[in-house]
Amino acid sequence: MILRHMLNQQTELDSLFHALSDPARRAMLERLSRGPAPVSELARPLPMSLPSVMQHLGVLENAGLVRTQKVGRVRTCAIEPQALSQAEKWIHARRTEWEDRLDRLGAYLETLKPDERDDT
Amino acid sequence: MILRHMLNQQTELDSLFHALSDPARRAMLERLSRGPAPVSELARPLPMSLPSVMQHLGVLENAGLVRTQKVGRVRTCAIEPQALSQAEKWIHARRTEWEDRLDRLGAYLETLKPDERDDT
DNA sequence: TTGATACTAAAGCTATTGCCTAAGCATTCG
DNA sequence: CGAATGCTTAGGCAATAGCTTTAGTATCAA
Repeated sequence: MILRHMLNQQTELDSLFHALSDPARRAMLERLSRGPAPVSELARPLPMSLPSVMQHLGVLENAGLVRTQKVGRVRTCAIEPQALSQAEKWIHARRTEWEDRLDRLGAYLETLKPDERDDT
Repeated sequence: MILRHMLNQQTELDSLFHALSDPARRAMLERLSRGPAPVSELARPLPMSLPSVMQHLGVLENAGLVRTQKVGRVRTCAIEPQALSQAEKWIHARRTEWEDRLDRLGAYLETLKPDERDDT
């Protein structure tokens, strides 16, 4: 089935957009876009337990949005901007497809003579 | 609490990214970015029942990504590109924040004399 | 008016998500 | 060594997501 093709390629976008759909995870990314941080610093402003923060971190890592590394007892997290641009590309493609279509439609309407138009 | 502020403003992004996180919904948007379509045409390529498609459509409408209008017995759907650009903005902001930071860091390291550097 | 078309509404079922607490490592500090 | 720090594991629990089937309602076509 044709859908199989789509679904396979899109698993990556699934996890990307899913990761971005939670305010706690976006807050973590916002913090990390200003520089790397240990887990406990990501957790500090969030109104939830540390295990919950770890789960969110797991979702971000799984989506490829964050890379982490443990040194001693501290796990340091850093954003992975390439993953973000995947999502950006998809969104941008949809927007421009739509806008190009409108442009073509407008240009086409321009070519019509007034009595051929359908814009009553 | 500071988080309240963030969470209130971000409910919009929540529903936006959540809507984008499903392959069926993205397929619907891809179709709609090439022009408006009735529900049944959105449903045709999808491997699920019509009620399921309607639910996905509800999610897209709720996120402001799609506007629909019923005429006779046909409901016509159209994409709403403004909603998409909200999401695009957030992602772009994170990417540029991170890249600007790296630029500043690089510039700072340039100003250091060789024996002050920490790049062993 | 009868039948087909295009949705819509209702209810239910399973899996996933997002949270929690409690307990368990390792490291580092005193 | 013993205690504090920073994460990690395990388990459980309520809410939501995504799907289904069944049974409508409203148009439109013949």
